[in-house]
Amino acid sequence: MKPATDPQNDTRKRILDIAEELLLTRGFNAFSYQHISSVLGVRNAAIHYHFPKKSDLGVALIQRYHRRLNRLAESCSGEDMLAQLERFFEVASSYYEKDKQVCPSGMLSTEFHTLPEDMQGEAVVFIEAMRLWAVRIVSEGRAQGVFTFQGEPETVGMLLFAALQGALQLARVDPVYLHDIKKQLRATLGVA
Amino acid sequence: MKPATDPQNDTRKRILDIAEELLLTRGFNAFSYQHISSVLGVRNAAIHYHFPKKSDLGVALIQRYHRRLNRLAESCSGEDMLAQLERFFEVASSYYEKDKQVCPSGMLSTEFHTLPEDMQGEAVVFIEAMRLWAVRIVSEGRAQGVFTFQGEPETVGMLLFAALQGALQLARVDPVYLHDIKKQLRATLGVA
DNA sequence: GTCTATAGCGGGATAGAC
DNA sequence: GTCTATCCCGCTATAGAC
Repeated sequence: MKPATDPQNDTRKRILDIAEELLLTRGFNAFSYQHISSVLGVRNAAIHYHFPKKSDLGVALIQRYHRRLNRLAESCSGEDMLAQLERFFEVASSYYEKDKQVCPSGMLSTEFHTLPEDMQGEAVVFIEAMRLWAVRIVSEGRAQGVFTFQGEPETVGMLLFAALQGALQLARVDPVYLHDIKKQLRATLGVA
Repeated sequence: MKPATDPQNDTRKRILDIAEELLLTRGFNAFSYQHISSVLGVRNAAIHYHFPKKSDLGVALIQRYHRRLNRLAESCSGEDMLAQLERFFEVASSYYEKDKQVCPSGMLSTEFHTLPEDMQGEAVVFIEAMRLWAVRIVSEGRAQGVFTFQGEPETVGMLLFAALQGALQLARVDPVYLHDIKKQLRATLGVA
């Protein structure tokens, strides 16, 4: 068990936190080590000590998203399916409320062609995990009779995932998208 | 009436065509005047003659998308609503088939925070026009009894728009998204 | 309308002192 | 683990010849 404050990894964690904010607001190509170091109050080279190449930082960010996703999906697996759907929505909403961020999958897939190869590999498996979470919620929800809809659980899960990703991006232009699409997804799933 | 080949504007048009390809594959921040000039076989400065600032090029691209959208939406306004829905799908599919491009609204909204101000303004009105087209199709389709669904036409139109935008992006990671989400959207609209 | 040449900046990355 | 200093690159943009 590690202590609550770990001096060894404190800087590394703060770099990741700042980089995450920059990734989800500006994108991977549009932020620099200078942005991080100026916020952190250190010099450029200090960031390179923790993450020699920028793609190392990118890979670490995606892996952290992936671990968080696994933890969240597992932690709410005992709740009823309506609550789990709202958890899924809350993930999206929490991004928007923090400086109109988009979701990681939306930024990574949009920038995909310009990402370093090691980041592309991590992005693929992370996005696949997101899809599986959405499909599981929809699938179990229908099996329990909580959701009713036209079509297959697999494709409805993908619709849920893709629509929220699009909604988060379009919310930057008009905030109405996020609320209205969540509402419509509930209607499409036959709840409320 | 202009001649079929207009030497005056030929270079300008070819710049726009190459820039469009680059915008929808790499994004606005990730392509440069060098990319365009090397493909075109001219020098960097020649591009600056036609578009002094990069944001001038970006604004011209968005305005061209907007004009195309207006033309397309008007040209198929006489068709039956099922055909108009397929036209909407075809726009998305044609982007994907050309080097896995995303739709302009998806790229512009994702990069929104980093775009020059004049491009942001053009992006807002273009994206609003896209939304209105989607809502019109869904709205008229239900009025004619062709579509049946839970919820309001306005929010279903937004779902249609946002889901296809997300699907095009996610299709870069797994091509199954585009086909499956089109299929699910048809099911959600109660057709087939 | 396109060229050469260059200014000027910001980016990622490294070497070596402390 | 952070610093200073520096390299090299690619980018936007401009000046002036042709």
